[in-house]
Amino acid sequence: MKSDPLSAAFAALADPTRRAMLTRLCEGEATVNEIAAPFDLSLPAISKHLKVLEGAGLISRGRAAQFRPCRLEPGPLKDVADWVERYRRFWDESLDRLDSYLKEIQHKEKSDDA
Amino acid sequence: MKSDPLSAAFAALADPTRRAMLTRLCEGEATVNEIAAPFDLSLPAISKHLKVLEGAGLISRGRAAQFRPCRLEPGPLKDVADWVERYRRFWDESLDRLDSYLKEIQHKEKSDDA
DNA sequence: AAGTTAATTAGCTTGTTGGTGAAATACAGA
DNA sequence: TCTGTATTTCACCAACAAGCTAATTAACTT
Repeated sequence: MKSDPLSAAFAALADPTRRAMLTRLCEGEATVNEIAAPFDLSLPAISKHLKVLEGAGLISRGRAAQFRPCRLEPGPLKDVADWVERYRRFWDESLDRLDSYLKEIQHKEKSDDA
Repeated sequence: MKSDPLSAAFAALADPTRRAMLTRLCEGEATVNEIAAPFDLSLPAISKHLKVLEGAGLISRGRAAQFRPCRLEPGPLKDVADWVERYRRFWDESLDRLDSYLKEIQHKEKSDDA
């Protein structure tokens, strides 16, 4: 794992299990067992995934009785969004090009039909 | 490496060298040697990084004489942006409010304990 | 044809990731 | 205090990532 925070965030998000965990945490805090429920994984595996998410700052954990409720921490997600956002113009441009390409194709097809 | 495209994109971005390569490619197409220049890495290492980026669909490569120019392919970046965007509400308008709300809750819970 | 430049592949090492089951820890409740 | 529940830590393993050097392929130049 790279040591810089942005790399850690990307690395943590590069796993569908962990992304699903974050999605679950959108609904609110959850215990480890609640988080584990949808997955066909051992509890230690879940625990490790949570540790990765925690290490990336994507979740934080409280302590309530024997439970260790996790909650979403959006900070690193914002950093990721900010990084990716710098490339927006590239996909906007591509979509524009695709759009005009499709329009051109349609136009040609209409001409062919006629 | 995970097989799903989104995981591949996140994994590819989880490395500062590769992110810097993409940043460089914002300026336009570049050859492998041009891309390699700023880094203190062997050419095979650079080649591997490019292969990861290509595998994630983040770049594509042409062929011109003995050069293999790389160019940015923004599609997966848009997918990443779309995924992250779903979490915007967590940091955007209400980050401060959410934070103080959670702190307040915790405070109440502590008071209840006492 | 021979040499030069661009880039990749091959083979290796090292460290990390993601998983397991078994044991350990922490707390709640009877 | 004993028992059950929640969660983590402890080995351990297989697969993979990232780096290197040396060798190879591909195409231009002389």
